[in-house]
Amino acid sequence: MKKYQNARGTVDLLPNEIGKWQTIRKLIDDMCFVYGYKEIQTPMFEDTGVFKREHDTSDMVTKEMYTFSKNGVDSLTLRPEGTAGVVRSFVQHKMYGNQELPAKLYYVGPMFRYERPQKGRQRQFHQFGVENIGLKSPLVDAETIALGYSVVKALGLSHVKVLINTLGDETSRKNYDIALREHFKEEQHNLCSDCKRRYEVNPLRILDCKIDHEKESIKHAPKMDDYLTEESKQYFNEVKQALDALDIPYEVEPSLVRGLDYYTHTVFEVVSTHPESGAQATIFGGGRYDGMVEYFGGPSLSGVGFAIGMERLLILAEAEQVDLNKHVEADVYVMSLGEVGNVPLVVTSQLRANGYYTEYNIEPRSLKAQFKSVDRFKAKVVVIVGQDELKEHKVSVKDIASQKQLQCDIDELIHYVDHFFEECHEGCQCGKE
RNA sequence: GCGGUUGUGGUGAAGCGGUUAACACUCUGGAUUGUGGCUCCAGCACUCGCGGGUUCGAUCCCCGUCAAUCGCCCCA
Repeated sequence: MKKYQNARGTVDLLPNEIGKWQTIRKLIDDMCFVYGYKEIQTPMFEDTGVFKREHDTSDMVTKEMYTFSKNGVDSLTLRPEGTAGVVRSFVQHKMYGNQELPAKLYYVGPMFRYERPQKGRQRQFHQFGVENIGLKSPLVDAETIALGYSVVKALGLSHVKVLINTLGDETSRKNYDIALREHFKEEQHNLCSDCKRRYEVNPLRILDCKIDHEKESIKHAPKMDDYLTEESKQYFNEVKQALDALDIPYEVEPSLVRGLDYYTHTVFEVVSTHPESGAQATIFGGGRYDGMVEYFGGPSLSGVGFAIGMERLLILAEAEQVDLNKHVEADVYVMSLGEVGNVPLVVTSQLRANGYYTEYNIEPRSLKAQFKSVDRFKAKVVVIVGQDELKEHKVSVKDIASQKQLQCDIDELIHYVDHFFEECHEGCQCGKE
């Protein structure tokens, strides 16, 4: 028999760790609610063209996509990121027409990229992202960063820092790109092999090279600043002022270039400064995109958004010893002693119908074994269904904390269990202290 | 896509070219036949990721493969 395991780069989220995901999910929902964001769910695969846009040279688009076809004609792709699908949906459903802008949307779900896995990098991973589309303002940029930062902070993470930069408008960006190519034209052959490739793909990245950063040609490379229009500079200044006003600490990082080619103006990242985050320190990244809505056939509207890598968030939470797990404890454990038939199940069912999380003993086991189950489930109250009591239509109820035990009529059980979970009035005979 | 490290039960891990693969935790049963959490005793890996090779013989050596992990690249 062939043994299977999960495909490379994927993970099973097992029950004992799913609590973390539920905690984080709730936090996201709550945070988005107060910011006025609504959830949107777009399909996990789309026409390849949605993701593979002209001029996009990122690795993600050129070599990491899971692309397939079932009829030899259509080309479909498992989504590698969330923004494209959301913008496509925004345009398709003309969300710019019947509501106040900006549209504020968020999504949570799996993304797929064919990469070599390592810590913090999987082939199927999860992102939480937001898109704010339709209103171009430095305030919105700052607000968006604030939302992401709030989530990170609300999780209790402290070893993070916010990096921001501006790429200017499309013209600024294009001119700077040309200037860089011109500058490195003669020099490119002396650069490292990665930089040679970067020269072709995205010269901005050469500035950030770990190998070549000492080279004169890099030190004397043109500065982005000189290519920004006055308007772009002003825009960036206002973003920074807003962040200051919101008390969000940040660093301007001139070499910060986001991977996706559609960004303009503000780009930002939140990186972990914790050593255990390893090579994948970026927790979330995003920025403003001016041309995308139009690209998909919508009006000329600008958007801003980010995506948070949830696995990375959880790695950092682990490293910082933030406990996000839910610790579930049973309310009641129903034990069985002797020939009691299906009574324990019936009793359990009644307790559950009254809202108590109840576990019960199914097969005959020693009392000791059953008490071990009580401990394992961390049950607070034990109901003992024994054949002796049953003759008198009674069961025993025991409060674990106080060790108090009493017998009651089986029909009044709920009443007694209620008492163990509530404050007792004076003179109550339930036995609880 | 490139380079390095690792791979022994549910978990953490010893181990060695040679008849029964330590130890600890967990788990199961018993001492204690209707009241646990302590203690004590017993049990729990036809097998050392998978495939092939070397050898009289391999968990241990070699090759391949799969996976994890670290760094590069890239990115969330």
